[in-house]
Amino acid sequence: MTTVLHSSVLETLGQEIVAGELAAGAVVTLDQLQARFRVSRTVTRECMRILESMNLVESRRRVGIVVRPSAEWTVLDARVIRWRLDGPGRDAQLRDLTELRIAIEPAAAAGAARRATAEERATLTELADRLRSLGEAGRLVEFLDVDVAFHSLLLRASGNSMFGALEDFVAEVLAGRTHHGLMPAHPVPAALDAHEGVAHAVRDGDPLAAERWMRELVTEVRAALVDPADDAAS
Amino acid sequence: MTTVLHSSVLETLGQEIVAGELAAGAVVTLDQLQARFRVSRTVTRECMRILESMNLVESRRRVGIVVRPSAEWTVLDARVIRWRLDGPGRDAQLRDLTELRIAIEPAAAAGAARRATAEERATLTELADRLRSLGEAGRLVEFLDVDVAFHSLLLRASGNSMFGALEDFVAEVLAGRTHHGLMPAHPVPAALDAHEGVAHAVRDGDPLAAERWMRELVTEVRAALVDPADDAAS
DNA sequence: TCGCCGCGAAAGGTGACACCTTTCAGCGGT
DNA sequence: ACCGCTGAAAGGTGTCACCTTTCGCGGCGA
Repeated sequence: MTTVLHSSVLETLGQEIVAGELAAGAVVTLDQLQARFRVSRTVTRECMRILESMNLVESRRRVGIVVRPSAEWTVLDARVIRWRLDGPGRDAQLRDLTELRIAIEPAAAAGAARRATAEERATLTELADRLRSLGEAGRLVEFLDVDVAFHSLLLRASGNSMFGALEDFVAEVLAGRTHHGLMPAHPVPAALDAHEGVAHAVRDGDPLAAERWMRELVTEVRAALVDPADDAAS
Repeated sequence: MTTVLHSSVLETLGQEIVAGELAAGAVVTLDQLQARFRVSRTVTRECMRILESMNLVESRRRVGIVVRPSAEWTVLDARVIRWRLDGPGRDAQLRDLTELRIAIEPAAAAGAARRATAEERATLTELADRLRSLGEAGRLVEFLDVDVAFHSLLLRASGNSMFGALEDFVAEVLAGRTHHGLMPAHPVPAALDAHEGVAHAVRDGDPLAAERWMRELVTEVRAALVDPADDAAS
């Protein structure tokens, strides 16, 4: 992961599977991988075990390692998300993540209003303030950083560990939005208001208001989510 | 996993970590584990790699395998959830899962209304019907099965792979509710209406109605979620 | 035609070994 | 008394050779 760990094999293989280059049902053997990556059997097996633990593959005796259909992947794994994100599935992944975010964040805001620590509440308000000045100044890069900090903190402060686990995914969505040029040059004032609304509601311990403000904030996003693939019926 | 795979080691170790018997910061070495479980180094290492891939532990040279603080666990992993569920963290886990469910399912319902296949829509309606008859007859065990089928199908039909991945977790919550005696002997009529409402809205391709009905259905649950730990401030 | 059977391919598992990093204790110098 | 260097030991990382177990498939017999 961080070190020069020979599990760059993992990375390569994971990407290939998620990208569909190794389609569902495809079979490889340890020997093949061993030869291909010039690593020992042990290393190969460790990689396969990890891939197996993500439900990307299934290893069967006498057969080899079989790629599983994408419906069975543990698609909430950070690495699977990353692989989908820099592959052909990028847009679909981003849409799925955005929908997830839209669903989660209001609930997280309510949770934070109930359960955040005093320090978290203070920091949240402070971040909302900085968001306003950066937004009005049009400093988008720094805006993104603070925005990520705001939403990450909110998720962690929600007191729900599973919301907290989504922190990185939300950061990914936010980064994806600005880097994809989906952000206006100046964040709309309504968004700044909404951030402040959330922060203040959390500060005041008002779950309903926090949830409502966050829903507000997030419907702006939903509007941008034009559902390109969904209009077939209409 | 399915076979007698010697990774019962994984199971044991995972449970111990999640239960806190091996607290954050605790260190074990491969040699110790090897001796304790009477398995080879290879097996031990594969287990640690998997645990590492769940962020439960971190392996450091010259130090050993270090248990990571719970804030860093990938708490959306099915196994971590299962381990939390049959350990001292059961209630907290169930609460977190329920909040997650409350947040997700309305969005999933809307997604299904937009993107479900014709067959899925039909099945959903059918399941809602069976739910009504089973519910009115007070046949709780079968009710649970169909209820799980209903919600699982809805999540899968949402067209969002990440919602689909939550299928098993929601099933866990539903099962937990009835097995914990949190269900009335007869499901309240409002719940049956709501299931039907969702099914029909999905059938009619009405995302807003589907979301609204599901929110209805799910607020009943929220009411039961008395937030025992949250009332410290009030 | 059908069912049983044995062959062998490939994963599962073991143990020994060399290597590299990291830590830490001890020692010397300032 | 404190700082920094050095070197040894501990323990994960990676490799290898080898055995065991499973089970798909092709062949053989009824």
